[in-house]
Amino acid sequence: MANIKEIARMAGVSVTTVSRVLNNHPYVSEVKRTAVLNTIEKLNYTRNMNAVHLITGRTQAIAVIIPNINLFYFSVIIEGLAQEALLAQYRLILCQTDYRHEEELKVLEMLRNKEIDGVVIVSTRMSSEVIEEYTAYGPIVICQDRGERRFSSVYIEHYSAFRSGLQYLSDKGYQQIGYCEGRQHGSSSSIRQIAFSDFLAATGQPFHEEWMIHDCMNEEDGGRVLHELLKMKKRPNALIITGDHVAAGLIIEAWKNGIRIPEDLAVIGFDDQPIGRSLGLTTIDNQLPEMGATAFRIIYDKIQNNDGHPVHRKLEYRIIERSTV
Amino acid sequence: MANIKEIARMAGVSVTTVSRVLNNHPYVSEVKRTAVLNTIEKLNYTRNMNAVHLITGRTQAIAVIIPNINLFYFSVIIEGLAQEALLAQYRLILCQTDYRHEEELKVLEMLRNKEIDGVVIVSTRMSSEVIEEYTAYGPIVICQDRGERRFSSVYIEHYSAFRSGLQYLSDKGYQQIGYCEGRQHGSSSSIRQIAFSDFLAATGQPFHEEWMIHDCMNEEDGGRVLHELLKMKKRPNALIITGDHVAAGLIIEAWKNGIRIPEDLAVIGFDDQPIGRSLGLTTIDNQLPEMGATAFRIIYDKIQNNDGHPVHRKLEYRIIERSTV
DNA sequence: CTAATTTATGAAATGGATTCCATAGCAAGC
DNA sequence: GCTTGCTATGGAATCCATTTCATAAATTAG
Repeated sequence: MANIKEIARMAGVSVTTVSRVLNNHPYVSEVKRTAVLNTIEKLNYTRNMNAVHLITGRTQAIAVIIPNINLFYFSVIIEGLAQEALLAQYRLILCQTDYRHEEELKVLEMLRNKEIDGVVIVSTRMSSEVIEEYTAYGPIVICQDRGERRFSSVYIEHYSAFRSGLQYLSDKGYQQIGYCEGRQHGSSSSIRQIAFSDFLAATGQPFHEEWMIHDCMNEEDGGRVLHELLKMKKRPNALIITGDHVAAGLIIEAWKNGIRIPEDLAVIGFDDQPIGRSLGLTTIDNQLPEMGATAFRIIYDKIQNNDGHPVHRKLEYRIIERSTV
Repeated sequence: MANIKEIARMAGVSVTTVSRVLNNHPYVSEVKRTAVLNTIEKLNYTRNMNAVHLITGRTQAIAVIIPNINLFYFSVIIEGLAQEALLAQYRLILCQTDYRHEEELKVLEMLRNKEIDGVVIVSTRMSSEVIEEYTAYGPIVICQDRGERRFSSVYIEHYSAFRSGLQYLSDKGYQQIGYCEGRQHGSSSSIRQIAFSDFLAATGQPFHEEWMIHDCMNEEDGGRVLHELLKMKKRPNALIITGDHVAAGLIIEAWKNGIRIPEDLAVIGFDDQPIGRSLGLTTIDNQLPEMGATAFRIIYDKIQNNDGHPVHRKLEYRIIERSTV
């Protein structure tokens, strides 16, 4: 396959001139420019981008650390991110890590290796210390609400969002509130757990261990939750559920079992997913696509300006009132 | 930042020896190996992968052309693909193209540029001719059922799958069958449209233009479809719907409007999505994760064996009987 | 004890572009 | 007429690791 040297030889110019043409640099006469262009055409030449990456030290690619793509929460973030990346002509390297530490580390190593220009961490179990180590090698943005200021982040305040969901239920008169969450030990889960018990304490309600239900990831889990509720002696009259998919599964199962919503059981979800819209689910919108887009913009900015200072962007949540509360 | 030369100098060996250590090649004495390893540690050295990519001509990365990540159909394929890629230690470059021709082409150009070792095309509007041109530069696999044999593919026979769905409805006694599809001009849509009219012709049923409903992508579209049906003078008593999400939206809206399923309206979906499981939706499973995984395996195989011959893998669909038919 | 392997090591070529630096022609300014 | 500045052009260094080839020492085979 042809290279720049051969083009230069055939067009009767120096490699420098070919490079100038390739990169639209000034100071090339029209005659030589067309000569080069013709030769490129004739030899069906393209740049070997690996050589470009080597010499420039940039790859126009960023990696995304994500446990699993096929979860609405994540795929929406990615979608927003991908859109921005496309606009900026950046490549997106998708690293589905399933929270495995070695895999997550490997991605950060890519930054050190110069394979990528930056990293967006959508969700991880890595400690802040580990991540911080790698900030020396390039920009890193995390989409989690750690109290952390050592590296850049985009986040919604889970504590506050969750609390306002609880407050909303409370204002509507629901006093027995249960909580369904995703991964029990996720970083945002623990924040919400605190928000939950703080709220109970503040409003003088007792804490029922069994009203806090873990590992609800999809519609089927939501259905399972309903049956767990039905088995309880004392049942909550409202549920706050992280993830509209889960809420949807629960609502459907409720319909099947003659449980009226919201009369027998009020439900508020998170994330404003399409299925929730169909069901008239009241939910808290977390602006997920915006989250991905913002994460990319931060990274991009840092790459352009070679700026190492951490940046933090808080996104606003909002309650979308529909008919399940 | 340190490079291999510096390591060599400090460890008192040649660069060749350092490279040998780095790549676990034989014929390095234990003494020198540890000297090199220590120096690497001391200087906090890592390879510049761009140099590796340049000299080896491989990047251990493949690109995926996909219109949109945030569609269940696509994200499930990607998930299967990503899992296999992880196992093989391959990077996945996600290219959300939104069917834009320039973007799709750009990805194929990456293959020519040697930025990637192969391409998986999940869905595209590019012509087979354009794609074929690029097979010269590396392995390409397409996840569509074109009648095309010039480049590799993984596919389910949409014609046959769709027809067996219709047959299933027909066997259950439904004679007025309507059809909801996604993009009207998608490659699989046109195959299904033919299957649909072939089936009507074969069973001597008339073709109702209005029973063929286009552009159904999500739950809300499904809801909209129900209302369209309600407005019709003569209604179908069964629907075949490409995509369980759409079917779900329709079913939910049917419940709200007192339409009994399947008594008033039978529904069969496609893709076996979680929401369908909750609703008891009868559906045709298209083995999407397997599709992604297989696509990767084909590419991987071709990269390893430098094999340019097109390979074709047909995946089997199956009907999952639940309670909406 | 010699011939054939095997082990160990390094010099140099290779992959393919970008960019700094040097040089030269030519026009404008004073 | 002389300096300054702009346009054009190319040589050579640079980015960094892999791999081929050559050579030498140490074993093993016969």
